[in-house]
Amino acid sequence: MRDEVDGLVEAWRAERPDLDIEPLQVLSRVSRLARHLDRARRAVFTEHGLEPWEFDVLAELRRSGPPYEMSPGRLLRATLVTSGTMTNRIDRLATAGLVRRHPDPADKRGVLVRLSAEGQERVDAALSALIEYEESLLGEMPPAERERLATLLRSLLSPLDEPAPEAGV
Amino acid sequence: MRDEVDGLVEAWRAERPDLDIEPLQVLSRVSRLARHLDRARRAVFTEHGLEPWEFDVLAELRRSGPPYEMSPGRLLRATLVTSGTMTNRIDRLATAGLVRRHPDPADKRGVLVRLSAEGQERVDAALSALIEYEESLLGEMPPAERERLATLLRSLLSPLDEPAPEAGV
DNA sequence: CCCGTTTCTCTTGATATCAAGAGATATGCT
DNA sequence: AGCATATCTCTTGATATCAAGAGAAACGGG
Repeated sequence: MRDEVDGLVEAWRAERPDLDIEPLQVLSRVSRLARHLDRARRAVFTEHGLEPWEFDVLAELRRSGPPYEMSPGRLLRATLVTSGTMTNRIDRLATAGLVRRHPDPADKRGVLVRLSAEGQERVDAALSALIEYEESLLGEMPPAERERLATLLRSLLSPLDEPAPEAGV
Repeated sequence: MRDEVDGLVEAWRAERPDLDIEPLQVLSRVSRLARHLDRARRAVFTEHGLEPWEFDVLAELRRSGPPYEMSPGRLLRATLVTSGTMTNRIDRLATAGLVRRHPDPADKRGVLVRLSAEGQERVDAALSALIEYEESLLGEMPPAERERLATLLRSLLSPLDEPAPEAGV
């Protein structure tokens, strides 16, 4: 078994024999796998009429539970985009009929963004398709190895969990 | 030990009990870890006066070995950007004195992009710093576990290695 | 040898993002 | 109470990217 990174590591070893590039064996694979996943997710979402950024926002609302309603501020912190970007995203999602803006009764500066019935259907269908795809990608890997992999990745990820707010997918 | 994804999985389980979202345990961690890595790499490169995209291009040239020279076409396939983007990148790298364009003696349509001495110094320093950071990130993990992790990731990555051309970082 | 096709780089136009800031309301300290 | 500061959303201007295509040179079959 051989992948992109084996070639990468070989080339660096030849050109930079002074450096021990062994960390790339793990971390370069993480980055490259993530790039492939991004492309695949885009393809899956496209089949369900959603852009990745649309899924991100709708999934955040869906995951928050009834009444599927959050402020733009919370949404932008959860999805790690700027306020200008979130305004633009909500505009387009509202135009598409997937969310609706309501004034916030508790804060006259603010609005609340609520998932529409169609928005919920779309994000539910897209998530199901995503999980199906991801399951097929892991298909060959036995449960014990999946758990080992998840555990090892968690040990790398958890120290990076800063005072950051929320989640994404 | 607990990370972002544990919370994510919990929330989905509550809202979508019909779905088995177990694949997220692995693949969501891959994506989120990659996002953290991107941010950290950006910080490391900034200390060495490089943007991530600058490092991508310069590293590609550096890794190709002497005379550190490639066509724009090969570079754009290697870094997975469009030709317009690569033209723009080479323009800016040339203005910064990190690469130089030369006519290709073997093909009058083409040019060759060559790493300058300063370009090489910069990319070498940035790579050293990157590896140092990545080593610190893996710091706690014993070599045997690193290898297990690399092996598991390779088994996911290698089927995705399509008839794609080259490499990146 | 010639002409259609491919390959190569660069240009153009559209778009999503970010950084910075504006305007309105809420909050808290004295 | 009152005033300064913080918070919230949206606007503006700049930028990097992509998709599509133009122009020039190379290639290859008849």
